[in-house]
Amino acid sequence: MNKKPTIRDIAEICGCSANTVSRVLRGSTRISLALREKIARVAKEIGYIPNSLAESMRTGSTKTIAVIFQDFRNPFFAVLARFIEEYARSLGYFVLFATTSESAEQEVAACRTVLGRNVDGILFSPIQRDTKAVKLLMGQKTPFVLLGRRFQGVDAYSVIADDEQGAYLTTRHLLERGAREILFLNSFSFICTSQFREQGYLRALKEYGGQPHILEVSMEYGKTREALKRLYQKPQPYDAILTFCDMMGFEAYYTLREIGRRVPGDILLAGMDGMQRDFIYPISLTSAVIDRKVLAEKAMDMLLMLIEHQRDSGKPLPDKKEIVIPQTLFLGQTT
Amino acid sequence: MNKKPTIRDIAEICGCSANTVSRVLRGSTRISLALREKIARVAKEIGYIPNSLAESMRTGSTKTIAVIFQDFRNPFFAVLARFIEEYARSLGYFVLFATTSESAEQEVAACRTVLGRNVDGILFSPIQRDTKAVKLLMGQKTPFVLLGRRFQGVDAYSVIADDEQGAYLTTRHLLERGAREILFLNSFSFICTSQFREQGYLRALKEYGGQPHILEVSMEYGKTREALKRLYQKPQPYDAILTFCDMMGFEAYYTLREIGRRVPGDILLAGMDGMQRDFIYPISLTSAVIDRKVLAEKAMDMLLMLIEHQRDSGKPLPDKKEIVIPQTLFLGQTT
DNA sequence: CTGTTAGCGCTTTCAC
DNA sequence: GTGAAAGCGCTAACAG
Repeated sequence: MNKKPTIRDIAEICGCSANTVSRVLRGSTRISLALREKIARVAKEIGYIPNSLAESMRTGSTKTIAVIFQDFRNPFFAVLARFIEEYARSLGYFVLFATTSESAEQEVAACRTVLGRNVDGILFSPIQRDTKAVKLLMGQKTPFVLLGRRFQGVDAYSVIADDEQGAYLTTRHLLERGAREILFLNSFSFICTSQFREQGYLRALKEYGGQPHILEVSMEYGKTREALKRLYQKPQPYDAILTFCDMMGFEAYYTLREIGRRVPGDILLAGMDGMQRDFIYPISLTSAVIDRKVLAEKAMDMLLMLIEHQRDSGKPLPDKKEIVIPQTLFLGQTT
Repeated sequence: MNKKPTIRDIAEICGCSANTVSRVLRGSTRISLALREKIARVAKEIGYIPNSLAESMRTGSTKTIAVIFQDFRNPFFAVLARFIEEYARSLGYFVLFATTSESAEQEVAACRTVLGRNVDGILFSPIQRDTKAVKLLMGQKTPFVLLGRRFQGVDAYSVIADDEQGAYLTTRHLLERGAREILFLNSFSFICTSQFREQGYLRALKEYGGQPHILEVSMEYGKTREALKRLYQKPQPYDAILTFCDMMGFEAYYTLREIGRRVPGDILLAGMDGMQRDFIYPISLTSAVIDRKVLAEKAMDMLLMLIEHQRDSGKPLPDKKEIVIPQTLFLGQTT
């Protein structure tokens, strides 16, 4: 079994040193034209592909960033992944994705794995069950930016959406549509996003004088449906439901119809994230839109500044430690 | 700026050789207990993380596979990504995802990138606009398996879903529900999946004596809606629509309601892929279900056999070059 | 039980 | 213009 061709193989064929081949392949013009052409030709002929492992070992840079989040199945992150990948690629970076499957151990494992691969930087959306993983990252020299999350008392760079505002906007909209008893199906309160969204929900209620009704539900497949079905075994006073995210909103829509409620006839429904921006679903859900492209690119830009600063401390650091991206209200068919 | 700790640093602190550290870290028991414990403790203390680049350089194995497909935004692939990642991780492999954004050049670039990173194997879902990328892979020693696709006349390993059967089942179901003029919104015919689905659609029509109506539409955001809106500027005879995939089906549902058609009252609708298996969407769409977990694991198993065979030619090759996974009919609310 | 040596494929440095 | 030598961090092979 013959091995993959290396620069040495090219050098041998061309009768020059490996060094010269390396130079030519990296575009040096200080080599005689004849040799340059010969090397380029031979490289193509034998199907040479540079070994980036070896490259990285020597240069120290992998031109790779890692993105760590929970699950590809969450379309919010799937879309984010796409935009990050696209933007990173346009900047010459390759992206490693590692997922945590909602497990705190797996989260630490994912961080260690990508650190061991010497990525130049990390975009990290933590589960926030604990701070082990982020503490681990703080103890390393690899720059990282928190993606859509932040920790109280942890001094890390982050890019987040204005979740308080998003929830405020959707809740206010429901109130303006006449709802008075709004059930908020939130995610777990250890996630900062849930906390902020709850604050926005409460702020709107306060302004309009409504009572809060909050139920914490997992984002996993079927959990929103289960919760709603259980809840509606008894009569409920709600005239609107707000969900932590659109995927939960879709489950709520499905379940409400299942139990004979018309949306928006009998009950109003709004979600958050604004997935409608990237997909056309069977019905359009009123929602607070987060521009995932902006989120992806701001996070990547911030990370790049950190990477460049680290390589050359003359380069500037980001002027803010936290970037907050505003959300906008999308009016769908469910209100 | 102090660098990342290496085994040498540990060796120095412990007063032994780097080699000994390496042995201990890999679990050798032939080292004195005292030293083993000291090394383990020091490694933890200084936050040592093994450099897998260096490891791979030496051993030749990266314990990494690459998955190449078009776009994370396609939930079919997002779910597949999740299952592949989960399964690969359980087998000790890390997964590199590279996406092609529907571009033939980007496809070749993605293959070269992952090859340069010396992945042990590749799962590849080609765009099928051309065969450049697959030809590139055939010319390398890195084993690969085609994921959900196959090429006529290309002798590669592949795991695919039984798309002919899926389309047959959904079409037959529409016919049994009384539909006679079924519009098939297919994807582009250069994709083998489209060809097979078209064959299944035609087979069912033949059995029941219906006329084919096929329109090729891009899977991209909004394209199905555009196509349907354009089509329905004039009256149309269709009493059912079948779409290449569920995401197109959702767009169709949304658009049909937009133009005042009730589903299933005025017109029946079915998709393919069975995304309902992994998500609860606002309405459930009749569809042909592909078990993405099975697809992921069969493909990974096949790839592993190829990887092991390559490392040790005593190990067996897969007995079939192509694995076909059956599809099942899911009855939703749209028929 | 432990150390020494060599080398994976590449780039950097210094030399001519 | 080009080459030789060294070394990135690790592990395999051979010593002892």
